[in-house]
Amino acid sequence: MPSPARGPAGHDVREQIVVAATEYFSLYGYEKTTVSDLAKAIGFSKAYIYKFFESKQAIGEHICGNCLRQIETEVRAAVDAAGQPPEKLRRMFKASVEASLRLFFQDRKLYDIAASAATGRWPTVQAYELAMGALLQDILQQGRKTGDFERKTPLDETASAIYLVMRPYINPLLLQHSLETSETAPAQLSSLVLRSLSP
Amino acid sequence: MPSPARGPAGHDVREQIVVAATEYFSLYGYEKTTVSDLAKAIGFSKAYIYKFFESKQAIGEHICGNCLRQIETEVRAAVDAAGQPPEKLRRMFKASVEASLRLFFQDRKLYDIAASAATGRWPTVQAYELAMGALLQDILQQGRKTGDFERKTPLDETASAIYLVMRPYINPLLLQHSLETSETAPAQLSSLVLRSLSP
DNA sequence: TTTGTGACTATAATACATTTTGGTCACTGA
DNA sequence: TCAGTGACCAAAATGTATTATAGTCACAAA
Repeated sequence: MPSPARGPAGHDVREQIVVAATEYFSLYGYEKTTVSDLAKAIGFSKAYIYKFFESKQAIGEHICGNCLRQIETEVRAAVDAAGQPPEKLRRMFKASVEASLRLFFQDRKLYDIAASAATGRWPTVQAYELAMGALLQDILQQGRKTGDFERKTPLDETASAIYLVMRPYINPLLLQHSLETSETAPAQLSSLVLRSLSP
Repeated sequence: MPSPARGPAGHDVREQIVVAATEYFSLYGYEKTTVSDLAKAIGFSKAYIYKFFESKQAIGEHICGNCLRQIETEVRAAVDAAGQPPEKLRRMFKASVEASLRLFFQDRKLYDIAASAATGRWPTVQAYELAMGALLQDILQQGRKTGDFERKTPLDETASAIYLVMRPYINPLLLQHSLETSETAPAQLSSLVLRSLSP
């Protein structure tokens, strides 16, 4: 699940790098921390870092992936906690916006990595978007089974259209342009989407 | 509707400035053209420009406003050409995306002005967004009258929710992040919105 | 008065020399 | 063989001196 293990195994150096990077990136930002900083922090030489990650960006992608996976977990939890599919959909929207917003305001430095990851189309963000899309499709399928949602429109089409609606709030890069409406949008849009799903 | 006339009237110097600026901005971009360039182009001194516009940005806003108003006109025409409200809504979405996309690909330099206008929240963009919002509300109201659209949900709420759906494709700043989906999104989202509006 | 300007300033853009930094590799000690 | 590194390079970042530009104003010609 973590990126393909690389470099000397045995020791937990790779893990140490990730820990140090998380701290430094979150504290000083991605640009401001140098690979040498990370090396010094864990007491190895800079060159050794490259036995574990093929580039600085790879480190960034990794911890960015952690962030996004954490958000994903939170969202999944919120969805699972809800009973009916309509409520699940509401929660999914609300939870993902809240989680991204929290990252944005409380861990701005890390957020910036996610944002630039989205600009650069790092695989991590694609994976995140894919995962959210799959989650959405699950909810829709459940809703169709329970009879909460209409069944005429092809599932794929519904799912991708709804995803397009959510994307500006789910994608880290886009969220920053929707901050003003991020308070009310999830509720409003959820209602709209649910109306469109009514049988 | 043009910005409050300023400076010596009578002659059409103001108009000349606008014409020159449109050409230069479109050709070399906003940053690369200097106020002196514009002055030279119309055969006056740089200082004289400032009798008509209070800043370079004001000139930018003006011609950006022209662009957006032109898009708005196109969209209105497309909407008027359609018969039923549902078709009007489809056309509105389609036309505005097409117009913005054309600006983006065929007049990139001018597009960039609109994009930075959106970042800087120039009044021009706000006006454009307001106009599109009003147009949308018109369509909804018509649709309610004809019985094409449901009437339970408050009009304001429906309008603002739908606007949130369209915004990523209508707002110049956001459009560039949705280029990949800009081909299919209008149709998909229109369908979703129309489903949500069904009585 | 009205139309128009050259000369001036503070700030932003540019250009360039200098230093940092990401990344590689031959090499060492165990 | 394998964990680990110093020395090295090209490219990017940074500091700095210089120029260009947005914007102002007192003033001139009509």
